[in-house]
Amino acid sequence: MQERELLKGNIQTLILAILEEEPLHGYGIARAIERRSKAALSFREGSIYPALKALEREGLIASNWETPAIGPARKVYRLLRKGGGELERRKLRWRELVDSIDLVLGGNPDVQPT
Amino acid sequence: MQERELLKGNIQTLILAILEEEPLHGYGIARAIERRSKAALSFREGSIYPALKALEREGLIASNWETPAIGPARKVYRLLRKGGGELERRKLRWRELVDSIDLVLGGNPDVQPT
DNA sequence: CGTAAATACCTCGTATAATGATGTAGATCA
DNA sequence: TGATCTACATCATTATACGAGGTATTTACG
Repeated sequence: MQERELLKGNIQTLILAILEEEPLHGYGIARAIERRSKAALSFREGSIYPALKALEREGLIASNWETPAIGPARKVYRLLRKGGGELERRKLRWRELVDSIDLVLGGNPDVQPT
Repeated sequence: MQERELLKGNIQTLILAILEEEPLHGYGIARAIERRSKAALSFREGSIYPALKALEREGLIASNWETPAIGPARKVYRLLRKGGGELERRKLRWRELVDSIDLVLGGNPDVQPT
């Protein structure tokens, strides 16, 4: 139940990280996240597309339609400079959060409360 | 905005980790998390008390009232055996999630999508 | 040829969970 | 006296991912 809650707040950062590598469309981003995480992470369309819209609204990514000779049309997103900076900040914050949580989970008793 | 979202799903695990050390009351747990995380993490009452109720409902922790000679009454929670096992499982899942996210954030391009 | 599956887009209602606001009350201290 | 800290509690709000539903094209299978 709380399994998926752990991912909250991370999908945008993950998308930015994928787009850092190369421009890609929504469906492809979802596949890329699965592939890179060795299938441990998986986002549905209901999560990916709203997240992409939000990122574009914030000016972190931009998109253009591509109509390949074969296959359906794709909306290809690319990372903007502003998005690159934001990605670095979010990576840093994520790292700090993990460290903080590990401090608590690790458990070192020192001072007494009250 | 998405800052606090990153903590979702973790408060219960953090509480269990605190109680693994020693029985403690809600207010003290909040202080202990702050202290252990070097003030990086901080949960308000509105988060702590509902989380404690949920953990007790699930049979992971138990409580009893203490009325010290000085100061207001406290509801002291202690970790049950079932809670100890659950803590280990959640620590493991957290570790796996962090590793998975790091795989994506780290970024290693190999195969091409589509 | 028909149809299932995969690719590819999109929206909306629902569920979950942390927060902030609000409230009570005793203890301490200036 | 009143501010601050301890200590409990509830509730409406907000944020976010998900599932379900829908459209359309292409490819593969029988």
